[in-house]
This record gives sequence, C-alpha cells and structure tokens, in this order.
Amino acid sequence: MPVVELEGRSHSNRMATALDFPEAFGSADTLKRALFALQRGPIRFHRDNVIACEGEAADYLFLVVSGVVRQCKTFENGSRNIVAFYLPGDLFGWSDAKHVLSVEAAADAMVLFIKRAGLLSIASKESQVASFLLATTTNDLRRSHEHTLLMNKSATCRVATFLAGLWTRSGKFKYLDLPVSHQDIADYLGLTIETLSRTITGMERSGLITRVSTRRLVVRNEMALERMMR
Amino acid sequence: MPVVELEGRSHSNRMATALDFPEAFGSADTLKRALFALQRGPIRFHRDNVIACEGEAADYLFLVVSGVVRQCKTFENGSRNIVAFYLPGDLFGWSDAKHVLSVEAAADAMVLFIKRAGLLSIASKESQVASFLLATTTNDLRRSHEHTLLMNKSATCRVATFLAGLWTRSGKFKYLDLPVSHQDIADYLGLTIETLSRTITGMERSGLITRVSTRRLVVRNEMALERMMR
DNA sequence: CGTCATTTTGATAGCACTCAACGAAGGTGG
DNA sequence: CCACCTTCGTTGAGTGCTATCAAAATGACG
Repeated sequence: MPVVELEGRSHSNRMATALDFPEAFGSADTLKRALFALQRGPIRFHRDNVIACEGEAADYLFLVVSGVVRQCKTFENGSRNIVAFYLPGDLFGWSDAKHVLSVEAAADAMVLFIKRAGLLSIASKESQVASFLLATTTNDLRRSHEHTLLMNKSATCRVATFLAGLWTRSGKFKYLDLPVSHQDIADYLGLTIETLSRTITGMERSGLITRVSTRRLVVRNEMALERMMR
Repeated sequence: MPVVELEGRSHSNRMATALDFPEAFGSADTLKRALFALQRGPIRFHRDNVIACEGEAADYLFLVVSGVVRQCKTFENGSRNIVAFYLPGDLFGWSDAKHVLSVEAAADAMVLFIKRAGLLSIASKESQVASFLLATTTNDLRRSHEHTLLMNKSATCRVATFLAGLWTRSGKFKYLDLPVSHQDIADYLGLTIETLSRTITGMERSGLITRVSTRRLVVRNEMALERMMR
C-alpha cells in the first residue's frame, strides 16, 4: 500500500497498518478486510505538525504506528498543557462530535486514521473488537488518573516519576533517551522549562543521574530516584 | 428486593436498581433478567464510609443510585487527592485486577454493585451494552482530561470553574448548594481548605457570589464568574 | 449549653513562575 | 571551513501564589 507523505522526502520502508496489530483487533479475514476498508494512511508527520486541530470534527480515531504523539490544549496567552503522550500501538481520540484537544506529533510520527463510525459498527458485530476498545479506553482512563495525581506533587517528584517511568518502559538500558523536547515534558508535567531544567540539574548534582547530552541521560541511583517519587 | 443496610437506621423507600436505568442498558426482558442476576444492592453508605478500598480486588463496578461518591487516593502523610466525583446514574470502577484508588461516599449515597466479569460477558453478546460501556468510559476520560487541565490553573480559576460547572449542572436555581464538604472540594481541586475558603471569600468581596451558609451560595454575577474561569 | 467538627481568618515561609541573559547545538549560505 | 542565525536549553535574580502553622469563629448535635 502507498504511504501518504504529508510533507518531507519520500520514505521507502514499508509502513505498518492496523493489519499489523492482529492481537488488537482479532484476526478473522472478514474482519481484516473490514478494518482495511476504513483505515487511511499511515500518514507521516514531522515533529510539531498538527494531526488534528482543536474544534475539528472527530470523525477519525488515531493509531500511532511510530514516533510519539501528544494530545494538548493551547491557550490564548500562549501557554500549553499536554494531557497525554501516545506511543506506537496506542489507539485514541474518542471525542464526541468535536475534538476538545488538538493532536500533534511530539516527534516524527506515523499515524493511522480509523473511521470512528465504521469502527463502532464493526465493534457492534465483533465483540472482540468492542472488548479491545473498552480495554484501551479504561487503560487511558487509569493513566489519566495517575497523571492527575502527579499534578499535585512537587516538581522533583513529578520529574522523578516521569523519568523513572520512561526508564522502566524503555527497558532500563544504559542510556535513557528522552523521546520528546524539554518543552513537551514541562507542559506534560505542568511545569516551566526553567523549573524542569533546574530540577534535572539538581538531580545531577545529587548524583541521581548524569547528563550525556540534553536528550540523553544515565540513571546512576535508581533507588534514590524512586524515593523522590513519593 | 431487600435494601441492604451497611449501617445506620433502616430506610423504607423503595430503592432504585439497574432496572431503573433501561436507557443505559437497553430494555429487552432477557437482558433485564441477566443484569438483575449480577447486581448486588443497592447498598446504602453514610458520608465518608469506604465503598471499596485501595488494593482491594476490583470484581465489581459501581453504579451510583443516589448521593455523591468520590474516587480518591490517600497518602502516607495524610494528604488526599480526589480524582473524580460520581453522581446518580454514573457507572465506574474499571480497574484491572486491583483498585488503585479507593471509592468512598462523599455524601450519604446508595450504590449498586455490578459484577464486572458478568457485565463484560453480557456486553460480548449485547452490543448495546458494550456500546454504552464504551460511551461512559470515553466520557469519564474526557472529564478526566478537563480535570487535568484545570489543575494547571490558578486557585481562583479552579474554584470558579468548579462552582460554575456545579451551578450549570444543578439547573441554575436560586441557591447553589454544595453537595460535598469544603475538604472534598479542596482535595478535588488540588488546594488546601484554607485557600479554598480564602478564594470564596474573595469572590464574595468582589460581589460574584453571596454566602447564605457554608454549604449554600447565591451566584450574583454569572458573567464575572465565567470570566474567572480563564 | 457544652462539645466536636468544620470553616474562616491571620501571619509567615517556601516553592515554582517570571523576566532576563547566557550558552550550546544544528542548519544555512558565503 | 567558518561566520551567522535560529532554536533550544541552562542559569540567575526577584516576585507572587499557595501551603503551612496557629488560632478564632461558626455551626451541628446531643
């Protein structure tokens, strides 16, 4: 299938589709064809490009194929809050009628568009699909609640929790690479970039981490990092 | 059906059940019977009683029949955060395996318990039920996102948004009655009771509202109240 | 009327924001 | 290859908002 290029140079790799996530949707052949019919893309977005704009009709759901996608709201005064990051495999965008939040690429990303109405119609026939949709949504809800709880903690706690979570999810390798900009992390944690920077500096001074570059660090003291999460 | 009294004096009124919410679950007779079989209660809880404890197995979902229920987390140092309030008609509690948050009565409340596994099994056969479950969950998710956004605003903005929302939802009558304690509101808004109290006092001084009693206010200037929400 | 829980008010301190300037990294054109 | 520019991140100084601690006031209830 052709890869739609929103902008930028062409890309020769074969791109993933919903059909590459059979565990998500079940694997019956008729089901596969039905899903294929209502998907568009995957479309490639460069960092900071808008995937769906606030106020836009919410006809499609989004399935992240690669990269990182943020769901956020920008205010009149220019400030911005990020409500969630989505990683490859995540399906989201259940607004009714219109999107309240905008959806943007936090890093170069590929996103599959899935017709909302069509997916719902399939879900009404295939209980496996319905069950998957409910599971992902309740999972999103749980993460949103965790995020809300995090917003009532100190800056050091928020940053420690974010870094520790990231490190765990990325496999605890030698280097911890930040997949998004400091500005994005700050907006996600409800902090300014200055406070984020100062907090990381403080952690480095305390010997918890080391900065290799602005986007790459090393966790030196996991125990102490986890203690800061409380 | 008998009304289970958790504690306190008996209550002679007939209590609502899931069967009183046919719009929610569809109204086929077989469906009704199936739902009836897996519901327990309604059970009556007095204010501040625990309905489900953090760490407990999440075998049941909760349907609020009357009153107000809060979903919250209490920390070692005694501080507490409320993630959501649930009102009559709300169905919630989709934790996997164990509850991460505790569920408590924020005001005297009646709650219907619905076996999670049974409901899922019905949903797999009745697409209407599955569709309803998805709809309520996505709605919860949207509200949680709104709540997260609110946590990044000033105290006055948070309180104004809470009061305005409450006033709208309760029908904009002459009196605005607070259904929960100041402590609960503060924990929901991520503020201390002192800051909440001072904020309300400030609003009263500005002529936005009038305090009739601690639990009852009058909205004097709706326009100005809405301006504070930004 | 007394007791207890809840709310309000006051004084003070601390944490994160704001404003400002500097530094580092990456891209572009000469 | 280097000078230039732009973007992003870091550091510093000062302010402001909200939390904390303390105490008084109000209201509910027996």
